[in-house]
Amino acid sequence: MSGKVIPIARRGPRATKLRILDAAESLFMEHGFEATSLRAITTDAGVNLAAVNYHFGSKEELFQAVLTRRLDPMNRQRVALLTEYEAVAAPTPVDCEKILAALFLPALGLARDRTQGGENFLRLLGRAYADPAPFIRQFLSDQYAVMIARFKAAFGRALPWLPKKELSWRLHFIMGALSYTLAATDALKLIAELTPRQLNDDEALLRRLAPFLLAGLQSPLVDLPEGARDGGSTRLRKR
Amino acid sequence: MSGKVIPIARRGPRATKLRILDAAESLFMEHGFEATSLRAITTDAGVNLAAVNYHFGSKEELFQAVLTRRLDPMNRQRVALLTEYEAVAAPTPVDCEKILAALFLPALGLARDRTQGGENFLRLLGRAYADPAPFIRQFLSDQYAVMIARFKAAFGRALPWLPKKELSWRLHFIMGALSYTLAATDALKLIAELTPRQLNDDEALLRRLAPFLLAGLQSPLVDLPEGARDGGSTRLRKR
DNA sequence: CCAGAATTCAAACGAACGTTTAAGCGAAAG
DNA sequence: CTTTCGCTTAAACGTTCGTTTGAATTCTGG
Repeated sequence: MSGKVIPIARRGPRATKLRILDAAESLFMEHGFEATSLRAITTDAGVNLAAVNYHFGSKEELFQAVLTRRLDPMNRQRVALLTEYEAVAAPTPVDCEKILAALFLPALGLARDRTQGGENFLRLLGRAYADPAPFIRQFLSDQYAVMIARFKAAFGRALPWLPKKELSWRLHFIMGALSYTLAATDALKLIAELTPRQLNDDEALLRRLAPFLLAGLQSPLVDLPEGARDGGSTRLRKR
Repeated sequence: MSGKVIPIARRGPRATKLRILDAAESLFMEHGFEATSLRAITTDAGVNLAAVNYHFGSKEELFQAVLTRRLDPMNRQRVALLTEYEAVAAPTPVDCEKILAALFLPALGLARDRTQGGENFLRLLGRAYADPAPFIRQFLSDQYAVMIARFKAAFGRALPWLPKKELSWRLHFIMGALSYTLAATDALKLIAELTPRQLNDDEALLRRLAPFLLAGLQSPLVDLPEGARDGGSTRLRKR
């Protein structure tokens, strides 16, 4: 919490914390949280096994530190970018395309920043979305709450004719397609018949994704044929 | 593969295999593959620990059996439904809405079939998509290959103006939003400000999702401003 | 009814896990 | 030089994991 510059070198003997974070990020991304052992992390980082518990307290806290390191700046950047767009457009509301850009560009920047090793991080993040561990879910909720609320308000102004509940659904689908796409695994590369090279190009990926989601977001509201009430007991099934 | 009816009772003393499958499905869905122990499964099923290895061989084979039991019939039903729609519409190609219905209705039926306990299965499936374990990825590829190829061909006929590569992307996004939505965790319920009750209603969920994806699927092709070639080396980042 | 196959059972195996401990180390402060 | 403190290290802790074993039990066909 002090304002002093912490003299941690990247290759000096004091780089233990950073080495652990980098190795953990890479291994968590590759195998997931449960399937990654502290011994694999510390071996990969070239540090002692006990260093993780000394510097981070526990495996769970290490995982949260790995996420926080990149996620916190990224979400901060998203909000800042949205604020900037709003200032430029004022008093007119920002349109959906710009809002989506504010959502995607920081993620894209993270994906391209090879100097920070952030290339793998988005996959780890996408995977964390689907992890059932309570501490992960709680952590993501806390991290995202402010940013999502901010963007939902912006979308609400850009799409005033859309009911709030419908907007919640569509935002949910957007976050889904985004995180799933970023977490893309080998299995589904095969399904889509896309080469690994193409799917690893995060820039091209996000540029394809944005128009797709934009169309869904702006699609007209359809009146559901039946069971539109929340507890709809009607049947849709065949036979 | 034989046509004989297998005389396995659900509550008799011979129900061991079924009890294991049901308990495993529920626990795998709740905690994931790695975080679910065989002891938890056998305790929950009320059978001996060794029964899993006796009947299924290993934990991995049990997981595959859990998936196969529901996934195989569902994908078969999807293809059958698409074939039926094509026969009705012939020689006109089936439109996108019908194709999406053939993709979604069997999943919806599985979600509503409480008698089979299939209500939880879709969440397990959505989670399996994001699992990094090689045996899971390979298994899903094998299971989905035929069905996806069939549907991609149908979409190609419905959207003849869309380049094949772009269609592959959009199919990828659709599978992403679908699986993510089905795997919805508590963390993101909070984000979307949707009550658990609403997100647990798979029917309402899929009925909201379909129009959203339909709009994205049918959206006009935008010419990417730069880097549209597959190996695009252009820069998009700010600063 | 009885031989033989199929299934269940309690018990144990070795390995791997996250975490803790206490001694050892090097540099900065007194 | 001595003390102190941040950090590293090797070793061990207790627990849990998936799997295996061999005897007991139940089912099945002649």
